[in-house]
Order: sequence, then structure tokens, then C-alpha cells
Amino acid sequence: MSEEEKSLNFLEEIIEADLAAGRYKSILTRFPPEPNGYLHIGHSKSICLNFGLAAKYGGSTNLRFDDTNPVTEDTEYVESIKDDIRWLGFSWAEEKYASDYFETLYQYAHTLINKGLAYVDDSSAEEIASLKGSPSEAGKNSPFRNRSVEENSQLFSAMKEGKYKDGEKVLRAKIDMLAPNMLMRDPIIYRIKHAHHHRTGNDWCIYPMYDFAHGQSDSIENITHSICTLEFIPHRELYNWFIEQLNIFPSHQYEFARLNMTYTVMSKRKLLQLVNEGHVNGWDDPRMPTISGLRRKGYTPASIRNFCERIGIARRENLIDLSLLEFCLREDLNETAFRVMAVLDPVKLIISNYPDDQTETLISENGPDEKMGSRNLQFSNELWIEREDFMEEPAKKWFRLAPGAMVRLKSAYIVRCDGFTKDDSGAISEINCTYIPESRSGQDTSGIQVKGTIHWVSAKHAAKAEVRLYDRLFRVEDPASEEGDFKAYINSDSLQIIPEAMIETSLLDAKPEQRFQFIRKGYFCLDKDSQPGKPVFNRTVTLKDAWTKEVKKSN
RNA sequence: UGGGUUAUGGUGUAAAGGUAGCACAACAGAUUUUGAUUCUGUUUGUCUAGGUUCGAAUCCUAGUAACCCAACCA
Repeated sequence: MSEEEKSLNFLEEIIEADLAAGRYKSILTRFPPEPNGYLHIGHSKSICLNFGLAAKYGGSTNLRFDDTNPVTEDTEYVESIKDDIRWLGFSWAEEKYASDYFETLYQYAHTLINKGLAYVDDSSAEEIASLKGSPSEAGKNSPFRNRSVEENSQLFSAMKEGKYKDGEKVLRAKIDMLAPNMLMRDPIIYRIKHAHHHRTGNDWCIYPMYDFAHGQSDSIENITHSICTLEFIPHRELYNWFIEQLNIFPSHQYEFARLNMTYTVMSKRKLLQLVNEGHVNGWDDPRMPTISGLRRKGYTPASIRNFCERIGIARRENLIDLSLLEFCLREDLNETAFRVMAVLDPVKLIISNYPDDQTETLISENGPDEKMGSRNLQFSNELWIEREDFMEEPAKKWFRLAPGAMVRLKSAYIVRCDGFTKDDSGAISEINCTYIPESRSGQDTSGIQVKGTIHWVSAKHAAKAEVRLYDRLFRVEDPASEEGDFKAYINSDSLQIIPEAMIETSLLDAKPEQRFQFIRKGYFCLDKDSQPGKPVFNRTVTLKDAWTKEVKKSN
């Protein structure tokens, strides 16, 4: 074990080196979402990283909302983000907002102006863009670049006072229009937005840009390691430039590769489209890769944390198999979920030699671990079994029910199929069996060995439930990199609703977010749409299924 | 005037000049009152071409490929 712990990711190496060199007494990280959408599984990689690193090295983590763009942000998102982080199992040291620092940031801007390092530009957005050049073409200086410190100072103050309309003026850092890094070509650091901010209301009509808020906020909070994703690499030069010019606490930015996962999309923009255009039913639709969607689907916080641990941290682009996430989920659920019986596609099984007026109470274990206890099951001569567990003409290697064949009814008796009846459409309507009285579960003296065990529910005692089965949202592994609109690759069969599944009555006591294994069918949990007496279950994940694979292979 | 970042099995991720390891996936077998779980085993890899070295995924040289940067978004 200690051998494995020796291999550190590159951030752990940096931190250990910093600590060993005495550069910091302890580390402080931050998780900095913009409150303009819901968190997704990609964010959980960042959350686990930032909080995990701090925990590992005895530091702490701030939650900071990067709320510098009032037109896209909302309190609704702030609350959902906090919920999701707490649900994942993390606690932040301090809850901060970039907007807490608007006054300080404004003063910083004046500092820059006074040093001759910022100027007010009256150019239009188009003019600024055209003078900016391109990656392979140098930029040109703005005609407003050489305004005096006094004029800039006055103009910037006037911007703050609301003397100008949106877009009329901006404040720019005066760096180098020839810089190969586009971000160093006099980046805009303040723009005018007469908009209502979810926290500061109408106090401000100028708002700092990301680059003039993020690093400064890190610095103000004394963040030691500011960890972000790869696309911010070019920002690091600017990040450091501001810290140096402002002479403030030197936080350092480090970048890692964001999470991509097969059969889903991870950009907020795309997820927003799925929600707004009705391809899913909201941000917490169980098919969404959002934390709230995964949570509603039945994912456990531990499984997500474990997943984030296993995928590792590095600096190369990656596309993680969805199957790894599902593996982590099953690993957790296998140990914790109670086993119950539910029949999703019911067909009637009649036991001809079991008295019609008799009901028997059987005992079934709740799980592989004895500590999970047991419960009572009602047994009678009329049962529901899964339609797919009967084959009129059995395939090879089939060891479920078929004419003349025997199977064990889980926790009950062995039955032999004597015949069946069909309805007018040719579908099986009833399966006739006899049971072996000496084969009762736990006290079997029949000596009969059967290969198959199937689940069942007593028809006379069954309750009903709606069951929702979810499949992957997209038909292709990487919809975002596919040609054309990613929405063309949506899996139209990602949701299957079973209006009336037959469930054992103990499931009527299910609590929200309580997870079950429906034996042989998968893991399920109660959905928030449930009403008293009218439960709704979501399939969290299927069980691994060697039989279906076998069938596919022989076809 | 372009700059930056990254390349290890199907997918991730280790190996800091010295046995290419681990996990997922796949495949095979054993156990099983869940065709689940568990257990055992197998297959598959250092971007290319040169070079240095007793020895290279690692160092050097030259290529190649992928990704990021031209919002008054973050």
C-alpha cells in the first residue's frame, strides 16, 4: 500500500516541494465556479482535486463564486452549487465572491492607471478586435493608448459614476500589442454593464473581466495554489503580470486537463441547450452528467469521489470511459444496497399444485452481508415473473424457464414448467408450473440441482410502481467532436418508462435516495416524483450482464 | 509574428538512465439460490526517424500528430 502511495501526481509533487522548501506554512486552494449553471461531473474532478489536496496536506479550501458577469449569473445557481458540493461531502473554509472585492478591484485599476499601465479606450468592440491582430499577425496600438494618467483616471471614475452607456468605453491594461500571446495585447480589464447583479444589485455599472478578478481574488484570499484547467494556460502570463504590477500576494496558477467522458457532453453551453430545448427534463434529469442529475439517478457521493480518485490528474487531453464511472458506482452499491424483488415486464406464473387459498411467509436476506438483516416475503400460487425469463423454445445454454425445465424461485421453491397459454396475439399470457414442496429455500431436501434462479413477486400481494430506465444520452462516444450539431447524435431511446412494474410491498416504505438492487435487474432508487402509494423508481445502473452478451455473440 | 501545451495497451494513469506496473474494458475458467458479486488466468502499449549509453518511455537532434489562444464570457 505504501508503495502505491509513493506515486504522486504533478500537483502533489509541486505542493510537497513548496512545503519542503518552506514557501508556505500551509496551503490554501479554492474552487471558483461562475454561478451561471449547474455543476457537472467535470466540476467534481476539480472539487475533489482542490478539496482533496488541501485535506491531504493539512490546508483548506475556499468556495469562491466568480460572479463578475451580472447578465448570466443568478442566486439559483449559487444555491445549487453549494448543495452539490455539500452532497459530494466537502466543506469549504470560507464562502467568498469576486463581487466581495469590487471596491478593492476598482482601486487596483486606479493603481494601474496611476502607474501608466492602464488606459481608457473609446473604440468600439469591432475596432478593438481589428487592431488586436491575429495569432499570426501583430496587433496595432489603439489611438487612445497614450492618454495621460490624469485623463485616464478621470475617465475611469466617470465610467464608474455611470456617465457612459454600455460599450462606450473600456479600461485596458497597457502591455504589448506585439505580444505573441494574444492575452497580453492590451487586454480589456473593465467594461460597462448597466445590469442588475445578483449580489451587489445596482451598486456598480462597471465590472471587471475574469483576468482582472480571478488572480486578484486569489491574491486577496492568500490562495497558495490556484488550480484551473488547461485552457487557462495562456492566462497565466497575464495572471502573473497583474500580481507583479500590483505588488500583491503571489498566488500561483497551475493547470490540469479537464474531464471528458464518453457518451455525454460536458460544456455548460451544450448542457444548457439540452435543457432549454427540451431534450431532457431539466438540469437534474437523470440522464444529465450534472451532479444533481447523477444524484437523482441514484449515484452515491462516495462513488463519484472514488471515480475522481481513479481517473488521476495529468496534463493531457483525455476521454474517460463511462464504464469506469459505472464500475465505481456498482462497487459501492454492491456493498450497500438492499436486495429486493421487482418484476419489470410481468407475466403470470400459476402453480397448479399449490393451494389457491394458501399464503406463505418466506424469509429473504436483504443482502450478501448478514448485518443487512432479512425481511418477509409473501408467497402464493399466483406469481409475477419476468417475461424474458421464459422461452417457449429455449436457446442453447439457456437455464431459465422453458417447457419441462426447472428453476429456483429466489428464496422460495423450485418449480417445473408444465405448460403455458397464449393470448390471441400469440403472446404468452400464463405459465403453468408445479412446485417441489421439499425444495423450500434453506431447508431443501429435494436433492434437485437447478442451474437457474429467477426473481418473482406474489401476484396477490404485489404493489405497483412506475419504473424509469435510462440509457446513455448520446449514441456516439464523443458527440462534441463529431461532425455537425452534437444534438444530431442524441440517443432517442435514452428514457424508457414502465408505467406498471410489480414490486414487493416492502418497497412501499422506500425513502428518497435510498438505493436498492432489484435482483437480477440493476440498482434503483426512489425518484422525487413519487407520490404516497404511487412510487417511481429510477434505474441507477444495470448489473453486468453476461447473458445478454452471450446472446449478442451468438447472433 | 505566431505562441503555448501534450504524446505510454481499446480507455485512463504510473515508472525521475536499470524487470514497462496498476485500474477499467475485453476474453477464458472456477465458485454462486442474482448469468450479479467473488476468485484465477489471458490478450493488448512507450508517436516516427536518427543519435548518446553497457543499458533509453526517460537524455540529444530532426520530424509528425492532437489540443488551446484572435468575447466588452469564465
